[in-house]
Amino acid sequence: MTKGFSSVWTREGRSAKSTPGLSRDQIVRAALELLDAEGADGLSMRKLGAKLGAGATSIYWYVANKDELLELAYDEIWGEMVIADPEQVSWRYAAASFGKSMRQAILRHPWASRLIGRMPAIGPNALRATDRLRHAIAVAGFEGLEIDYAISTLTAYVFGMSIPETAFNEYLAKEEPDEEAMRAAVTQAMADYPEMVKRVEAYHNLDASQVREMSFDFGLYTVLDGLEARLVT
Amino acid sequence: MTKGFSSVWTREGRSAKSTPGLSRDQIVRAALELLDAEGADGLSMRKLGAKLGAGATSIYWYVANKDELLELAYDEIWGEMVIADPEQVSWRYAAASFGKSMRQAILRHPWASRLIGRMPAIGPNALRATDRLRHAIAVAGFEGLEIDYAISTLTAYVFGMSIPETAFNEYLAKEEPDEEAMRAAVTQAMADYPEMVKRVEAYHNLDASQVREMSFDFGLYTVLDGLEARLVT
DNA sequence: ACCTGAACACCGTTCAAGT
DNA sequence: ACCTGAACACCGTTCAAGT
Repeated sequence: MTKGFSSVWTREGRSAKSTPGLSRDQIVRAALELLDAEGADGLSMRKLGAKLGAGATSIYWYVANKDELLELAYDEIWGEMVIADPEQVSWRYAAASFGKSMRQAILRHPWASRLIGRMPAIGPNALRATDRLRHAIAVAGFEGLEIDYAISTLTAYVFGMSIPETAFNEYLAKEEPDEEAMRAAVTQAMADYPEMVKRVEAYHNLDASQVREMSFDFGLYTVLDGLEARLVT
Repeated sequence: MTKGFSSVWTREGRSAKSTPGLSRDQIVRAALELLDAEGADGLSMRKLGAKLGAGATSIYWYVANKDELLELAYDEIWGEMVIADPEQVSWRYAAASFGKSMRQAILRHPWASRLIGRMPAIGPNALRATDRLRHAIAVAGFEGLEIDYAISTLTAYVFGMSIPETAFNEYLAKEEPDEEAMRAAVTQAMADYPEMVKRVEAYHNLDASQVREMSFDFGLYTVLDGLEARLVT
């Protein structure tokens, strides 16, 4: 028993022009503010209504449900992902710039992590960004299904680094664990694995966010090298 | 204002032996059943209590909160991730086997996707699995911080493929969109990007899960090639 | 056309009270 | 030591009713 298909992007919007009361734009902007300020759990229809000086249920006039609202908010993040022009620079540089830009957009809006894959990314910003990456990959020389595979490989890597990173940042913000206590507990849990303890201790005096960036770059170039190897064959 | 550090794995368990009433094991097993059967949203303390023939709040005697319960459940998934012995096979084969095994474990337990990175993976199963991957990467020839970078690159790729995949599966299961309607809507949304439409149409007669597997393997070997390139340098 | 409040069916968690 | 029920402070969503 299917239900057709529905997405904000394929429904007729309510009166895009007239502005007697609220507007979809206004609602999305307010939702973004709430999400950026308080995280994914900070957005509730009641809070959003209050912020807009309206009843919680007024929002349902503009949006079918909370998921549609999140679809709209999610697409804004795609708007922040930029890519260098692959006609001007090497495809590697273009792809790398996109990867870094994706990561930054997600780190700026950690709440977006939870939405990745949860809804088809077919908003205008998502399509524009994806098409540009597709173009860069095509310029590189990939053809047919390998275009999609290459795109997936790159975006999966970026998502896979960024999603856990934001999740852990949220954990840190919420739980505020004592760093020393945490390290002690972790090394204790690793008592049976001395090599793992060494790994943890290697980071003792390093700046965490710098290490994450170095780690991200390492993997990014790894993926690009791997893609290049696929082109030669 | 930090709060020390707390995790199920570093707290004293409540009476691991005596079994007058419930037990932590029993609770975790029931939670896993609920999660596997109904997904991440299917687990509530009330439902879990009912399943165990107890009050919802009885669980709080064995577990500090729902997050601790999820930590316990999450570690079970790590127990399903296996790796070939890197002393017997090539490190590439070992790493590939781990990657495939990770993906399968996540696909079997889609609810685990949401937990990735949200809590330190320091349960016994997570540690054992991670240590084995670390060993394979060390056998390959990586040293120092690059061991961690290489591990992160591989796991990020697998997570980045699997998380959106499970999220989309959950979306499909919940919304049950009509396939034809969805494809029509998507291609319509892509009206301005003819090259993207071509990409979508390329999948018209292909088996979706087969394509996902091919795509996963493509990326996995891409990552492994990239890692190998890093070793030579 | 747009907005409202009440109501429904849920949540996680706390806590005093029971045995 | 273990379990309970009531209560608190929330959720998303529906819907009849208002203007």
